[in-house]
Parts: sequence; C-alpha cells; structure tokens
Amino acid sequence: MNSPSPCPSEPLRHLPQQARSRQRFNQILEAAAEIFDEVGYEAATTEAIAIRANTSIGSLYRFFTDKSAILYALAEKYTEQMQELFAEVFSPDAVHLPLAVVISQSVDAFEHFYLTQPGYRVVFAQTQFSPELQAIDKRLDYEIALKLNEFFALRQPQLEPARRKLITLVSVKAASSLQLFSFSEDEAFRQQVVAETKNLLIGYLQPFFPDPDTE
Amino acid sequence: MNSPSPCPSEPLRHLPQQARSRQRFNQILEAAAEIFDEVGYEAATTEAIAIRANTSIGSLYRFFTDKSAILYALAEKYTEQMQELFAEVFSPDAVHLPLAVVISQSVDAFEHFYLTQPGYRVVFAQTQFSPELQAIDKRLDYEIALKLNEFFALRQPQLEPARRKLITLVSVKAASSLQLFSFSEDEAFRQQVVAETKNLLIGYLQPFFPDPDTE
Amino acid sequence: MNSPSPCPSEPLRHLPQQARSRQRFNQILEAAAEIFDEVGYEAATTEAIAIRANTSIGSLYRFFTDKSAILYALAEKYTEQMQELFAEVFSPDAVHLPLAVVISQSVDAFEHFYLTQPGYRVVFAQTQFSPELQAIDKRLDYEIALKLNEFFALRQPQLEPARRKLITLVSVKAASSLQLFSFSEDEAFRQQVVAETKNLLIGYLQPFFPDPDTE
Amino acid sequence: MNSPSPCPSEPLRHLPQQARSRQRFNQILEAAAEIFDEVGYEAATTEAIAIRANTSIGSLYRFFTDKSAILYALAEKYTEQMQELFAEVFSPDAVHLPLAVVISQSVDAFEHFYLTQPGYRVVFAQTQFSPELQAIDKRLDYEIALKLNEFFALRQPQLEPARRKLITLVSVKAASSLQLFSFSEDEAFRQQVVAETKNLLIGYLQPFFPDPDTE
DNA sequence: TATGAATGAGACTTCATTCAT
DNA sequence: GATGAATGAAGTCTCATTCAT
Repeated sequence: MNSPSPCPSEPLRHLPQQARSRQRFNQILEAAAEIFDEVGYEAATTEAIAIRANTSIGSLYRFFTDKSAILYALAEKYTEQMQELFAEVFSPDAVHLPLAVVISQSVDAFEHFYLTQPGYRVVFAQTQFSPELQAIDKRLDYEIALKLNEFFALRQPQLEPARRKLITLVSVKAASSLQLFSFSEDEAFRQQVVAETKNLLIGYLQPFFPDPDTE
Repeated sequence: MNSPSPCPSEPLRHLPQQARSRQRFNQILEAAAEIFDEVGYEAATTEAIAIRANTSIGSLYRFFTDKSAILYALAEKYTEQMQELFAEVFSPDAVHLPLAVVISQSVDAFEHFYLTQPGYRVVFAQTQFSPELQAIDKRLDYEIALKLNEFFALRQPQLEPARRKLITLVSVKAASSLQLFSFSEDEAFRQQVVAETKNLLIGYLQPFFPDPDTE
Repeated sequence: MNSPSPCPSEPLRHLPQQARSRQRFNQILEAAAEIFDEVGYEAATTEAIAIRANTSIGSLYRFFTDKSAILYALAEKYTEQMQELFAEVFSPDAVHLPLAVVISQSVDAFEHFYLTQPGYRVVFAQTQFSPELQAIDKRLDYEIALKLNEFFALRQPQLEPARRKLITLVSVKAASSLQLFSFSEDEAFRQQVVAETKNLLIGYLQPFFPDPDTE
Repeated sequence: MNSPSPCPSEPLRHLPQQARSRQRFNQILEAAAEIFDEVGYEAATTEAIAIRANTSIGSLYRFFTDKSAILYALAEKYTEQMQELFAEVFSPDAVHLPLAVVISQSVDAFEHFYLTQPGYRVVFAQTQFSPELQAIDKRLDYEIALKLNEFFALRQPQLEPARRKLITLVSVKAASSLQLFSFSEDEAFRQQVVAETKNLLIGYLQPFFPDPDTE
C-alpha cells in the first residue's frame, strides 16, 4: 500500500499532558510496537492497533495524524530511551575501562534494548529502506554513535574527528545489523552472534583505541 | 495485510524459453527492481511495474502468479549472479593471496553488485524482516557465506567448522549492512564507508586467518 | 472462476443488533436480492449491490465477509421465512382438511413467497447447480419438505417413512420448479400453471393420502 | 462476471462445412460441455475449453463469436438430439400403447439423455435463470413438449388444444426438473426419483389420457 | 488458417481516515 | 472527549477477446 509518508510538520495532534491522555498515548504506542513486531509496519492496521490498545480508532487519530505518525513517535521514544541507556554505558567513568569491557557492555546494553523493545526492530527495519524515514534512522543509530563518539573523543583526542566519527558510525551500524541478525534463529545462535559481534568490534576498534593501561 | 506471501509452489507461470518471452520476462524483472528500489516492495504496485516494463498487467500475470513471485524471481536472479561473482573472487587461486587483498576484492565485488543491481537492496531489505522470505535471505547472503566458508576452509583447515561458519556469516552480514549503509549519503561518504568496511573485516578476520606468508 | 465459494466458517462479520445496523443489513440484503434477480448471482457486482442499498462497498463488507456471504445470508433469511409460512399451512389443524385444500393452500403460499421475494428465485437457482451451495439447497427446499413430511406422517402413519420422504421431496421439487416456470411468461400463463401444478400434485398424492372423510 | 449475452444475430462465425472444420467445431463443443459440467458456465474459461479441445483460443474464436455462442451452439445441438430421441419415443406407433408404458419410456429416454450428455444439465441450468437464455430454454424443453403435444393430440383429439399444450408443458417441466434433481445424490436415490417421476406423471396424465383399452 | 502472447476493463476486497452521535 | 460506523480510493488479479506472426 503506502510506505510511511514524509513526517508531517506536526505529526502529533495532541502532545498529551494530562495523565489520562499520556496513558492512552503510551498504550497506543505499546500496542503499535507489538503489532508492528508481529506483522510488520505495512501489514499492521490502525484498527488492530487501536483494539490492542483498548481504544477506538477515533481515539487513535486524536493522538496521531497518521499511521506513520505512530512510527515516528515510536522512533522518538526509542531514541530517547537509547540516549539514556548509552549515556550510562559511555559515561566519563568508563573512559578508563578496557575497550573490551566497554564494548561488551554496550553490546549487551544494545541487546537488552532489542529484547525488551520488540518494536524497535521494525522501526529500525522501516528506517533502513524507506527513504522517508532516513531522518529517523539518523536519529536512532546516530544518537548512539554520537554518544560513542564523545566517548572516543575523550579516550583518543588526537584521532582526527572526521575519521573518528566515521569509525563510530561504522561500528554502530555493524553492531546493530548483527544484533538484528542474531534474532533470526534460535537462542543459542543469538548468543553466539552476540559474542562474535564483540570480537568483531574489538578487532576493529582496538587499533584505534588501544587500552591506556596496556603499555 | 500484504507482506509477501509464502512462496507458492510454482511462482512462475511460464518459464520463458522463447527469446521474445525471455525478454519480456527480464523487462518486468528490471522494472520491478527499479520500482522496488524507488518506493519499496509494499508500495510498489503491479500496475506501475507493468507500465515501467512497457507491458500490461495481464502480461505481467502471465509470467508471475503473484506480486510476491516477482520478488522471488528477482531474488533468484540475484542469487545466481552473486554465486558467479563470488565464485571468481574466492577462487582456489586466491587462497594464497594476502587476506587484505581478498577482502578488498570481495568488498569491491559486493559494492559493484550493489551499484549495478539497485533492486538488490530492496530484495535484501524484504528478506531481512519478512519472516516468509527468510528462505530467500538464506540463499542470498548465505550463498556468499558458503563460498567464503569454503575459501576459509582451504585456508585454515584446522579452525572448527562451526566456528568458521559463524565467523563467515557474521562477516557477510556486517559487510552487506555496511554496504547498504554506504549508500545512505553521498559518493564521498560511500567510498569512506567502503574503505572502513575493509578495515573492519581485516581487523576481525586477520586473527583467524593469518596470511600464510606471514611467518 | 468465481462460483460462490464454500460457506466461510463465519460468513457474517457483524451480527447486527443495533436498530441502525439491522436496517443497513436488511437494505443490503434487499438490494442484493433485487440485483441477483435482475442479472443473476455471478453478474451481480458487490458495488452495484452497495449502490442499490444506498451504501458504500466498505459498509457492505463490514457486514459480509464475501460476496457469497450475501447469498448465504439471503438463503438463511428465506429459509426462516419459509419455515414460518409452511408451519402455518401444514399446521396439525390442517390434517383433517381435504388434500386438495391443503395442496391448494400450500401452492398458493409458495406462490405468494415467490411473488414477494423475488431474490428467492436466484438463490434457489444458484443452489441447484453450484455444488458448494447444496447445503443451502437442502435447507431451502428440504425445510418445506420436512414440514410436509411431518404433516403426511400425521395423515398416513402407516406409509413407510422412507417412501414418504421421497414422495415429499419429489412433490416439493416438482412444485417449486413449476412455480419458477410459471413466471417465465405473462400473468395469465402464471395462473394457469399454478392451477395445473395443483392438479399435478393432487393426482400424484391422492393415492397415497386419500382424504380421511372420503369413506 | 457476465451472464451469457443475448444471442447475437449470428453467433456462429463459421458454419463449418469442411470435414476438418466440422471436427474441430465438435471437439470444442464437447470440451465445453465437459467443462461446463465440471465447473459451471461462469467459471468455465474459454482457454480451458480450447485446451480441452486440443485447440487454441484463436481457433475457438474462429468458430464462436463469444463465450455465450458456445452455450447457444450446445443448446442447438441438444435440441436436435432431443428431437430425434423423442421422435422415436412418441412415434405414431406408440399412440396405442398404455400411457404408463409411454411415460416410462420417455422418462427413461430423458434419463438416458441426461446421462450421456452431461453438458445438458448446465445448459439447462443456465437457461432456467438467465433471462437472456429463455429463448434457448423454450427450444430445449418446448421441443420435447411439442412432440409430446402432437402425440397427445393423436391420442385425445377432443381435449382443447390450449389446455393440452399447458398440460404437456407442465409435464415436461416437472419431469426435467425431477430428472435434474435425481442427480443430486447417489445412484440409488436417482433410481428412486426416476421411478417416482413416472408415478407422478401417470397420476397427473392418466385422467386426461385414459388408456384406450381400459374400457 | 492456426496460434497464443498481449491486452485491459473490471471484479473483489482492504484499510486509512472522517465525522455524526 | 470517545466511539465506531461509514466511506471510497486504490490495489491485486482474472479472463474474454484481439491480432501479429
């Protein structure tokens, strides 16, 4: 049918401030995440989302101008959550930890996010290929990359910023794709891929950011 | 509710052998690749594909049982092309080349494929997230992984096969995702990402497959 | 290739209980009856039915899963109406009436039904020849046959049940076909055929069910 | 889709006189009869008919202007065959046979026709309910009725012609419907219905046409 | 003359979105 | 504010029919 339309200037009709509204809003978002996860974005119907959220379509459209607005809102939410998550992982305190530890922690954090936010996979998927959603994509992964970049800047200030940014982006992209891939088979497979992802990142990043205490 | 349906037992109606038919068939496939690339699978309409292919819907449906059959046929085609491509890159002759060279060549080959087969991105995208298409996915990326696996088996026979397979899969996944990502901005960016992809793979794989002449 | 599909497990989407819905539902049913009557089941389009019913296709599909579901619902409705009608005609009170009177009344009742329910002809027609609809057929004509059978059982208990059932079925079939036929020309013709139908039934049934008061 | 269109002024393109053509024509007619019988008129595709007839659609359309033209031609053929059949059954020689014998023979003849010409059922079915085909219907059943009428005229000349015609029509209609009905279940059922059909006709016609030798 | 690839009108059906209640 | 019935544009697919070869 129709790929998510370009983000309208004001996708949300109703920045909900009342407690009641806020709750309804979140219900819808959660329902959407579930249904997107189950059947994909296109196949998800607004009616199904409304029902799952224990509301009516009418109410759904009170909050969201559009089906795509739900996707955007979800992306927004995930971005915020990610920021919080990675703010912890890449805290200035971590600057002195061995790279392997930092990478392991961040991959695990990422993994935790995937596991607890099933809808994220679909939002991410959509952003990969619908040109309209590149903007979200940027915010999703780039947000992490940003944090990581800051972290690496602290750790290896002499590395040229442009190069550092590129390395960070590539790392995040590779990691997130492998994360996604890790879910394609069973649990054992997932764990193996997660472990290998850490290896991959360490192999790639170690030369750029050798552990300070290694010498 | 129209994510690609499960591959019908006989998705093609008309294995085209006449030159004329063959041409029409390829026209449709090319048109589909273009349109899938432009708007994504779901948003692509069979009518638009037919028009782009300079045919009528009727003709389109003479060849394909289904909209999804086009996707499958496209995947089939890409798989074959990939096999040929990587059969060359990972030829037994290459076993003795430095790893960096092999990786560079294969990333370049992959890049070439992406550049010349725009539809591949969408087919790949679909396979990532539509459960029905996992089978294709397997064939698409796994086909490369298979070749790569054979190559590595020759190069490092003592590495445990299960581990080797995992490493191969992870490499291919990471590479293909980064390849995809490399197209998200301008040409300069693409080249930078490509170069970085090579770095990443070398960093990851070097420990497992040290160059034979290194000693 | 669209003869009525097998009755879906739940052909109705929306057992309408609200007065408003109920009305809409009946509007559609009536419109369908008219259009089926005018052009036949196959040639009737769901759009035409919706328009005739002063609704939109969307609304039509809110009530019916399928085009065929309309046919089924219509058949259901006719069956119920028939049951009521013939429950009166073949009431236990009628057991002692002369056979000619009972037959005359039932043919007239049948005629009345045909006249007031034009769609019945088409539903009946479809059931005759679409194997999928045999089940409905059974209910439509067999429902009458059932009532008639009970009636005859009271009247002539010694007649072997299997035979009685056969006689009843044959009578109903013959009568309903002649009824149908009676509409193929003008009014005068119809009345003649109706009269002759009564004769035919009396001639056939009299030997089996002589009037009790004849002695 | 579309009910059979009104009989075009010249439904046949090609009254085939060459032996070769004649054969092709009959092949198509037979194939159509089979397919109509199997799936009904609407669901039968011209392509399927052509394939079954071992020809191409192009050839099919060389003989028939239209899908409906096939139905008409089939009806034509059946009408001719029926005429021949009933010309024998109701030969002047039979005028002096007991009514029960004549009826039995004609019902059997009819039954034989149904059994050997499966397509007849569908043609008959279509004619019953598609207003456009009433003309064929007339020819199909009326042709028999005509023969029967002549027969009865010989047998009971004093019966008013209009009445006689009506009686004949009613008899034929009832008989043909019951015949049709007799095929709706198993073989045993069919035979029972056939026997009962004879009873019904005898009961109806005996009063009008008492056996000459009864006195 | 025979073939069958090509055509495209039109059928059925879904689902995002609106709006009267 | 909430509801959900109503709407209808738009998509997929079929099949009668034509016409170039």
